[in-house]
Amino acid sequence: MAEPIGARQAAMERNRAALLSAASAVFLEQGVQAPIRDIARRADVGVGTVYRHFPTRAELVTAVYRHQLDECAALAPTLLEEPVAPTEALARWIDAFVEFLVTKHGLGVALQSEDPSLLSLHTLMLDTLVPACTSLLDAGVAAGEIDPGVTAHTLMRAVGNLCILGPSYRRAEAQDMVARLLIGCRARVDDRTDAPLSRQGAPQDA
Amino acid sequence: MAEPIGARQAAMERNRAALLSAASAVFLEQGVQAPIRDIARRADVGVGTVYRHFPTRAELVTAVYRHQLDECAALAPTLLEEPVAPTEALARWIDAFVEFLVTKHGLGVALQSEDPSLLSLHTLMLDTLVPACTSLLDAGVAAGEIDPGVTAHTLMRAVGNLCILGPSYRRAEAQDMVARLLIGCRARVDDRTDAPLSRQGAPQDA
Amino acid sequence: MAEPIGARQAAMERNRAALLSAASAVFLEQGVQAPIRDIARRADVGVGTVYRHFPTRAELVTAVYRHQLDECAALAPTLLEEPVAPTEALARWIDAFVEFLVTKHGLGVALQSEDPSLLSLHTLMLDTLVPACTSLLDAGVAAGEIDPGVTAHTLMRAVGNLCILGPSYRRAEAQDMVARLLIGCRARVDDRTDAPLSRQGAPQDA
Amino acid sequence: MAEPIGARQAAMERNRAALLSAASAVFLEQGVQAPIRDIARRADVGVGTVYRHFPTRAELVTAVYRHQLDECAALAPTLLEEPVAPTEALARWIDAFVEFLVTKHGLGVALQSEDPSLLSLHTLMLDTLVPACTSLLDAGVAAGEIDPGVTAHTLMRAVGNLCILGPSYRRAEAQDMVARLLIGCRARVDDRTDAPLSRQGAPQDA
DNA sequence: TATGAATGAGGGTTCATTCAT
DNA sequence: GATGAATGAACCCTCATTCAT
Repeated sequence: MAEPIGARQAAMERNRAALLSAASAVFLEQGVQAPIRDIARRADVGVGTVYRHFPTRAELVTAVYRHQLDECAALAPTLLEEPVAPTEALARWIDAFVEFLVTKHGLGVALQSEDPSLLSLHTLMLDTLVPACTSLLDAGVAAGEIDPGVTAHTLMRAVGNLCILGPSYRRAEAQDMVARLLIGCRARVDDRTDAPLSRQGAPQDA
Repeated sequence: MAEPIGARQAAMERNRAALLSAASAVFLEQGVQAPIRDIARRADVGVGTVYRHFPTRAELVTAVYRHQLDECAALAPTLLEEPVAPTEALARWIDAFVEFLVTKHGLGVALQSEDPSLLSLHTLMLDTLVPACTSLLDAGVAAGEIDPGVTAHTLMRAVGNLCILGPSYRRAEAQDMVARLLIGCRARVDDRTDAPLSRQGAPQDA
Repeated sequence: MAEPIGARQAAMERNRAALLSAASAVFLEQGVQAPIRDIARRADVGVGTVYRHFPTRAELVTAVYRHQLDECAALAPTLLEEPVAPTEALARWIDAFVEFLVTKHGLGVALQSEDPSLLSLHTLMLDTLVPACTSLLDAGVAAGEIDPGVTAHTLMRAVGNLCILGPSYRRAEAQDMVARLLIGCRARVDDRTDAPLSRQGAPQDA
Repeated sequence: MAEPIGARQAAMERNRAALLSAASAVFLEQGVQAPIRDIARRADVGVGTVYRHFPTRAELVTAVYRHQLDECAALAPTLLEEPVAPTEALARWIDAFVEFLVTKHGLGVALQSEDPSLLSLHTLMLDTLVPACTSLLDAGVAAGEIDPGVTAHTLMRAVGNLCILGPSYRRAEAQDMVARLLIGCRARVDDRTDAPLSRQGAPQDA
């Protein structure tokens, strides 16, 4: 009698995995607002099963991206141990973050939505990634390469927004803009001197 | 005979203005996808009146923002004539653009949406503002203060994205991020040297 | 002061004529259920003017076809005076009626509809044409060429129905079916003997 | 385990049947263009249920009449095997067809409509009944009792039209007109000689 | 547990009809 | 009279969500 229970649990787990996979694919195609029924159909389960595993859309969205978020977060300590400058480590981490965002069509939208059903995703993302990003920013600040005025939360939100793609704003443009934003994070932001390119980044000269 | 007609036209114009005002308010609260009925109710008219004045949602959205877009575009030549550095002129113009964007909650969303009903807004915005932004960028490039690799379209799209606000990412954060992005537009983007703050912006030294 | 009044009346008459013309064209294209606004636009008047001249759709429909109905009715006495057999006179009159019906796309539909808004058209049509048709039928009956059991009302209704065209049932098919119906009106209808073609129409032989 | 599923299926089947019944009744009262909502209310279900069972109006209309169409079609071979003259067999079959049509108020209208949503019904009806009708016509032609110029399609269309009833054109009138049309199908149609009743059907005498 | 049928609120759109000018 | 803007009822259709089996 133990076996059937185990089998049932296994079946449940399989359903859950199928749902995550299906949701990931559907989100990619239609965005995170895709009809629940489409996800259920893709996973070959009934809609009730979706609701049982993920009572709210937010929980499903959250679950879909949790694994990748964890991986992204785990990248930070690795980078910090490598023999590169803190700015370079930060840049590489942001690269990974951007890669994650632009690959997950619709996630950028999800992040900027005030839809309460997506609030938990928002929270998860920040809870997971902010510490990672903070550790990299702190290293940069300590090395005098990053303006202490930049917070991980704001930076990530900004990068998230910059990764909302469109018809004439694709991955390459987003990557370029993110890179420029990072450059801007090195300097103090109130620096608007009309210095030529050779001096732009040297406000401390004043 | 002229008076009555004038009165009719005036009433219609008032209605149209009320609709634009109502739509603006509703877009602010609910985004540009708000139900047409809500806008009609807010303007205290029947839904048919909305459809009469603005047969499609795109036309309404477009009309709501057209005036402000025109004002924003008109600012560019004014700034170029002032005795400030091109970078400063660009910064001020972007300030105005940001002000416009963060005041119009939902416009950022509208800009990034691929929804065909918003395509005309997209087009209008780019047609109106890209030339203005380009003139400022060109002046900056001519002065050696802006990287020629930055296009007006991409920059505006990025700024538009950065102005999509959220619960913990308000106007101040957006403004800061935009300022840093502009700083990053001064340098060539492949600059990722681990230079200290004093040299960050001087890749040409190499 | 008499002139302006005359002018106004003339203008009204012109409007009325324009409306009839426009309605006729629109009914032909879209059927008698076409939007009132389409008719107003075609006539280049406001919708209010349509309602002033023709308070109900039925009155408009009726007016549109009245003239042609009158012409059709007037044909009957003319035909009766010609030196042809009564059956032939009837056939020619029905020809004219069919011509009228198939030319007025949508009229067949109008005739069969129980829509109360079209009741008056129904009434008009019968009031106008039934006497004409009756006179021809009576002549046929008197000559022993038409079954007395056939009433004008029923026959006209049937012919009207047979003239409701469709994608694969065009004018030629309708004309053929009407011709066969008329043939059937010569005989007593309970004639279902299995007589060969040579005897089919001669039940009185029995 | 089989029982519950069976119960579910049974409930669904009952729902479907209720919908067909409700639709049949509503079509009878309001025609096949009746609001979906009315049908849902009549069946005591939500509109969604209607759409689930019959995604398009055409499918609902089609389903409502399919069974009766099949019965009607199946009658043809039966009649052909009976020891009656082909003309009589045809007449009996047309009787059944007329019975079907006049019982289903609104079906006649449906048949003549060019509304694309009713195209499938049109197609179904012709696909189902034309072969049946053709077999009877062919037998009649072979026996020299039916003019070869009559096609099943045209005849059925004509009979369908003749069965569009109205306030003063009821079932009896329609039946009479159909009977006369059938008589007319025995003769060659170009027969318009002014022959007396005793010779009307014998054009071949000429 | 899983299922998916049923529900019904919600949002889009059309058009007959009224009425102030 | 003529106008046509405004109204709002009425339809269409889509899905999020529930719940009996």
